[in-house]
Amino acid sequence: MPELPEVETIARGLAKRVSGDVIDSVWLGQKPEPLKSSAQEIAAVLEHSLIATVRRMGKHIVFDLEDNSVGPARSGSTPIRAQWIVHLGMTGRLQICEAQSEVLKHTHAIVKLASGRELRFVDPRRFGRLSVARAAEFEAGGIEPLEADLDRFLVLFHGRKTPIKSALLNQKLLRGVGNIYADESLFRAGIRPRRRASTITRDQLAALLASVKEVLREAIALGGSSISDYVDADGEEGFFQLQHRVYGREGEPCLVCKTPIKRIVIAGRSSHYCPRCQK
DNA sequence: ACTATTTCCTGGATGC
DNA sequence: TGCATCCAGGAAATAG
Repeated sequence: MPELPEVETIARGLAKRVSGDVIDSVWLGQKPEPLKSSAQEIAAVLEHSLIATVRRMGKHIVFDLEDNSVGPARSGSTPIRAQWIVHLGMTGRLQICEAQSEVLKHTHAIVKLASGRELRFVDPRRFGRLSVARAAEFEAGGIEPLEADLDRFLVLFHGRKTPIKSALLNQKLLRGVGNIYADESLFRAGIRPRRRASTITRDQLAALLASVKEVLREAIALGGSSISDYVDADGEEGFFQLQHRVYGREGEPCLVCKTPIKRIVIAGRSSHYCPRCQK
């Protein structure tokens, strides 16, 4: 499940491979579900655009596009800028392959590149989303955790009665943290996932911010090496190997105190914690 | 203005 | 072996 570190890794891989390439044409599947913008709008924005850069915003992959349809640099003209935004959801993948490669099941979009390759969006569960933004810069919501300072972090939770776990997952507050990294961060900070956000002390929140950054940085470092080829061909090959300390370890001994890890459900999400280490 | 719950979707795991 | 059921999860929609 791609969260911030996976999306970061994927965006870097894409940037390396497709920056500078030009989109010749776009095919979009008949199922409209994965499209946030209309198919016509997406095609209109993408076709004949040059991919300037690819970057991550929260859990979104953003392709920065420049208008290439007028041909080589007319002097004095400013390139029209737009963005193609991809959210991978749970099972979405962006695949770079040769045009003759077999089209996998659940392929919802095929972008033909001037280099002869294709960029394909494959997503069995269809939680992923494709959209475009013109003129205005795509707005992703909350703050980037890796760029947050303590003051901006504290404000997010001020007066919130919701469990801290839910607040961490709220993309309008903090963008990019998903279920796995929320649990792992809370464990490292010694905070129970059900604690009401507003009841957590400044010191504890400082520890939490440090934990969030630490976990994300570790995962990016590890993920970078293990899924660097994720966007190629069939990709997948088992996500990052960040060793989870609580996530998915229900009933197993806490790595610190040996107490069995508990699993509870918060807002429909399974949440794992050590009842002894986390208060 | 918030917060909690439901919904979308399919493949893989589980159970009888 | 086959079939039904449950579960995973991000974020939008809905309900309270």
